[in-house]
Amino acid sequence: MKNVLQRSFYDRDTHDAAKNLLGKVLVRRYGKQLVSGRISEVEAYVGEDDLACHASKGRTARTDIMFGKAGHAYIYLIYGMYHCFNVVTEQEHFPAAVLIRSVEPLDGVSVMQQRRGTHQLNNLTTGPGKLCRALSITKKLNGVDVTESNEIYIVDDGFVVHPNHIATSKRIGVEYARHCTEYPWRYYLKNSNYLSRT
DNA sequence: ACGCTGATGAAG
DNA sequence: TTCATCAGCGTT
Repeated sequence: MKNVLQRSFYDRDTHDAAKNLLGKVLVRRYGKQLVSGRISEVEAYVGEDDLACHASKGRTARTDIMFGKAGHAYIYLIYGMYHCFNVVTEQEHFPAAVLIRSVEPLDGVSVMQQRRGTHQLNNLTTGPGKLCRALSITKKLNGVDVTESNEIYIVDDGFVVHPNHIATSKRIGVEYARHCTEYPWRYYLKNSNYLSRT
């Protein structure tokens, strides 16, 4: 594997890491299969004061990973049926992560189509639950170090994202988070055809 | 607009 | 031990 993002990429301000994850390639290997997608939409979840962040409940069995070292996968089950994939950011003991919300399919499209039960490219991986199903990401990978793993990692393949092409908005699905719902902590590629529905 | 689905954390 | 809630999705 080439140009795998290392811990220093994640061990910094979550918003910087989030914006810089746009355009990078999320790779998932299992057995002989390799599937991947270019990240087009992310959200930042930052600290115990962020009421949308799971860590606002404190350090629990579930959120423990987020308090740990940057570069580890934080994966949870939502609504009983879907997984969400995050990468932990910032210094140890400060809970924060970037949620990967959407990617553009690259390698292994036919496998993803099979797993998702659709052929439409712009519906394969355009949502946090959809991309986890397409890439076969489950809680088995929770806590995995994505800077060391052969099963899941993120690569810089040289794709250039111009700062003008990054847009921001409120985060999706966090209406319960009082004043924190308004934070413009969703980042996406403005001209992408691979975004989750708003 | 709604139902699916089960882990999670808070309440008792 | 129960209960309400939930960083989503597909169908209506």
